Amino acid sequence: MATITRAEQKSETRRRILDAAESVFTEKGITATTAEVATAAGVSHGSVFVHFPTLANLLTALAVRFGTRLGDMLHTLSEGNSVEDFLYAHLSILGEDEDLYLFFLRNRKLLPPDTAADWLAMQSETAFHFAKMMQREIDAGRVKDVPVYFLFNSWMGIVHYYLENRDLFAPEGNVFARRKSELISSYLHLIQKEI
Amino acid sequence: MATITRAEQKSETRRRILDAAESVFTEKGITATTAEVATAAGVSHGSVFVHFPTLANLLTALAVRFGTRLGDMLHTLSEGNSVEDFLYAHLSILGEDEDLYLFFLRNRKLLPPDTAADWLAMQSETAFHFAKMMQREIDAGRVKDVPVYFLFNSWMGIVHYYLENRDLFAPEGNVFARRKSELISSYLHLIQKEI
Amino acid sequence: MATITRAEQKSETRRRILDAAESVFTEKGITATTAEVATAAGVSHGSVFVHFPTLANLLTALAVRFGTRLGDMLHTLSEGNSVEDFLYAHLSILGEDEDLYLFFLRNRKLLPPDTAADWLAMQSETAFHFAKMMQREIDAGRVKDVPVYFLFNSWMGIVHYYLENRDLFAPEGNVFARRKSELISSYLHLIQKEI
Amino acid sequence: MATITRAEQKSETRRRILDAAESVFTEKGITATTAEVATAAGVSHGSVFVHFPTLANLLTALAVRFGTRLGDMLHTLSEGNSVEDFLYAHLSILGEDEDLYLFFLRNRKLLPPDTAADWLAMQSETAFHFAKMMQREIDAGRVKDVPVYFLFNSWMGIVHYYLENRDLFAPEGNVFARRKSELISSYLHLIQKEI
DNA sequence: CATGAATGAGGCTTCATTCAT
DNA sequence: GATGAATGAAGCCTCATTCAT
Repeated sequence: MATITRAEQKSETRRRILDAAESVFTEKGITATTAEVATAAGVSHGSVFVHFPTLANLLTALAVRFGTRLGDMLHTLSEGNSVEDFLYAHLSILGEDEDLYLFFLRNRKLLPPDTAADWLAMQSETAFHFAKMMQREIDAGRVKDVPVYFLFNSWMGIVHYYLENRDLFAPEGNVFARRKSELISSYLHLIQKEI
Repeated sequence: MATITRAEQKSETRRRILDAAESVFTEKGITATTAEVATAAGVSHGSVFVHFPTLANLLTALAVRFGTRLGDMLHTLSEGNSVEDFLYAHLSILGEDEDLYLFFLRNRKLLPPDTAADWLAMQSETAFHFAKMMQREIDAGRVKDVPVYFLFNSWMGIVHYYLENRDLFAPEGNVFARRKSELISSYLHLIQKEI
Repeated sequence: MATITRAEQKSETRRRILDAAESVFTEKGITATTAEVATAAGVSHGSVFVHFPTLANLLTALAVRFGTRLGDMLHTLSEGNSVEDFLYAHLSILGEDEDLYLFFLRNRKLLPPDTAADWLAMQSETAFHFAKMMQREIDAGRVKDVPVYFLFNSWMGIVHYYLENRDLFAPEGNVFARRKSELISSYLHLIQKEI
Repeated sequence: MATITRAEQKSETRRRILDAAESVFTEKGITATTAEVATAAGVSHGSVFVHFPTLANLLTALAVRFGTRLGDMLHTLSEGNSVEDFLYAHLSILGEDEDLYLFFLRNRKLLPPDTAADWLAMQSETAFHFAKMMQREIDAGRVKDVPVYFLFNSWMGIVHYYLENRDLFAPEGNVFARRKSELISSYLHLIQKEI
């Protein structure tokens, strides 16, 4: 019947700790403690270290899990879409985990180098699709002939800027939900060729 | 006449501490300790707290001083210049204190709210000149008719993006020195109307 | 007939744990952990506590088993032999388990009092044979007329001294193998009467 | 007047911590904690780390201080004396700090290598005087012609053996006070030539 | 005002031990 | 009996802050 194996139990606990870490670090920032994570997860302090031998290890695991989740979602971004659809989809994805995304944006320097590399690799795929799509638009004469990598960097820069300053742009906390269309249409206006 | 008044003595010490804090926090990041600041300043650990009752207070003072310095420099930015000159001057200014600017960019959340407000106010002036200049360009039909605040946000976003990822764009550490012209010309290309 | 009874199974596991404990404690010293013992034994961490409710209990069991093994070997020491043969045999026996012997020599204070008593009792038998043999030599005028218990204590002291300082006397780790003859002949020279 | 400078104050505290460490480690053995030391010293837990950044560091400092103290005393041992006087003086010295000596005897493996080397160096001087004195006795035909280093090792071995087993030889805790003469006379009897 | 020794709350981590499966 | 995830007490160490000199 609904028997739960020990292995399931274990990964369930691991998941709870990661979930707790996610919400605690998201809320309190990098100064959150392992004890707070334990409490939020409803497990003993020691349990945290059974699953993650080190705070750095926990953060890394969190980054990896989030990176995978985000990567999977970003995977669905295809160069086939229109620019608008692409950007819209991109922001929708980031918007799903806005808080966590911001956390890692701010604390990326704390991650071990190899995790940072994973992070980058993930970013790269988005960049790849973005570039392909944009190149097509440029070739079609719909977008200005600016290096595509610069188009990508601009987009990311703008997106991050709005995120970092979300308290200005969306005091209630969810920038993208609020500013998505505006952000996209302004950006489009910027990059598109005039007729 | 070479007498040094007590008040001078005091403000001299205060300055040394701030200078030390600047270099220490810049080098070691937010994990630097007050003891390290004291050592770097060549004063006792206690002296730090004579002048700045609290770490937060020290950081705030540092932010304020830096903000003022930056503000003064930014003050010279005038809407009278060409866009290119303006942007060039802007990056030159930021480039002077690239490390410290990045430090506050990354750790702004640690500052007390009112300092954050100062920070913003300072930013505003730049924004004001930027907007005025850009509006002129728009009116003259040289720049696209995008809301000027979005032009400003884009510019800042791009600039910050290059800063945050300086290890990618300029491994040796000084992004603006290396990428200034490229960044500006690409940005210009983006915002300018085609002829 | 190859059936293994539950009792056999149990004692087999117990033996494996003790074996593992022996090698782990011998190698890593008293700071070795129960988890390491479990791993070395190829059993679960919990199993260790099924057989030995307490770390102290495990150490005691180890001491008892080693004591018995050593005792059995020492048992073969007979007062019938020549002094030289006796001492040679003694060192050969200790040399068999030099590492473990040293471990208990160093950590005897951690053992519960009653185990220490066992330890002593075991020692006693050697002392008994030693004394008997030595008395015979004294009576025969071949050995100095020193209290036999002092002769025993001297011998043990010297032996332990070489063991404790084996890194000086035999950097490769096996003192007795290297210094046995020298140690014995010097000691003999010391206690024997001149002709 | 009786003004106490800050430097004096500091070294006074350092001394109190070392004194406390001495008594605490002596009493409770190596399992004593830094917190216990702090309490015994009447200072805060943090203070211990102001003076000794690390537990290992504290133990080392303790070893060094004790080594110096012991070394200074052993320094007074001169090869000019009679064997009996020499050994008597030696045991008197060890007897002064019997507990601490035993602590380091048992836990020497915990000391960093260079401290262990100091320890050895100190021992060496005693060995030197011992050897010189003994050689004279051998040359004079009063002591058996055994290698002097073996005579030294025997003596140390015996002394340490009595120390390690002091609960057997002197249940009240002070072996040397109780057994000094007996130990010396037996040892002398052992090494001396019969007439 | 400057000093720097002292404080103590709080963080991360370890590990013997327990207990439900 | 065997398992191994979970526990939680306890240890070492850090560091902003205080205060007597």
